Amino acid sequence: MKTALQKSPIPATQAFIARRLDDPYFDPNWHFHPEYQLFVVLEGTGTRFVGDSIERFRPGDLVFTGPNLPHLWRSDQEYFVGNSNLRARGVVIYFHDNFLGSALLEKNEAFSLRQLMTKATKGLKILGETSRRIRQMMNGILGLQDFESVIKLMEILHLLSQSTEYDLLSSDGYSNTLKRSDTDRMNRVHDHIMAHFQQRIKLEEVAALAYMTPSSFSRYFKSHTNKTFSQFLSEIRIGHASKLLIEKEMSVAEACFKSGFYTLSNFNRQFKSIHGLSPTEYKQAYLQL
DNA sequence: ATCCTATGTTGGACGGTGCC
DNA sequence: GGCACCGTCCAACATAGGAT
Repeated sequence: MKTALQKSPIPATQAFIARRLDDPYFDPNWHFHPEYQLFVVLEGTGTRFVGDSIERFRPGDLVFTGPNLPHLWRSDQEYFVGNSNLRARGVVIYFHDNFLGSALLEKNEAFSLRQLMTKATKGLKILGETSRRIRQMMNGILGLQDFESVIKLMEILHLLSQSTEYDLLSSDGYSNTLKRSDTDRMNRVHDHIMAHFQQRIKLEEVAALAYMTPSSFSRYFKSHTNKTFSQFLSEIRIGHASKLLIEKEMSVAEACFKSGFYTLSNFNRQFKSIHGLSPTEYKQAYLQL
């Protein structure tokens, strides 16, 4: 499936693109492109990969990514079932860094905007009131035409550049080392892990998908994701378990065994190392919100 | 919660291959 | 030749799962 999320064909005659997505699931391909991207999820749940960040996404999730930052909004597995009625809906805006023209961007008045664009190279998750306002404005921009839509995008970027309500997604140490030719291989790996993380997955079988030996693949994977294979797998499993604990109100043991863990002791250990809380504490903290 | 241990994973050192 | 990429070997380390 090719959707607007994968390609970003901004026609040479246009300053930017804003479009609504409404599909059975979001584009399942890990990829990157030279455009900035502002993406809000309106409907759907899954796991969001941005650089070396792995987090769950749900409606309202608003993320701003910079040029060539690899990303993927992977819908949950139930979205890929043939007769599923589930929908993945969102609004995405793409623009180039020269969208305002370098003449303006280099001036003092655009200082905070330049800072924003630098931060976006790590990926920004927009939070709180800023997120709520930007989501409204993104919805609004779809109904605008001509220069009015450009003004609205400038308003959005201005609001983003003035806000402190954000989290940086990728870690300081992350930089994209992927080449275009790597994305097919990494997508096979991603697909396999996302389809099978609830069972045992061995490095060896994933390495085979990449046509590499386990040793080479281990190094290759770490160099491109900034995580070891085990860390990566563990974060996906814990993300899934967190969802089960909160959204399905499952018991800790149930969530553990349905997320690819085979012992509670290991599950508790991994959970705490990622969330800083035990599964029970995490569940209680959420229910008190 | 903590410890123990078999097993799996990681990454350094080094070498081979293909490409520019 | 220089470089990128990957394989092999192997020691060190990390982890999973079981025992207490």
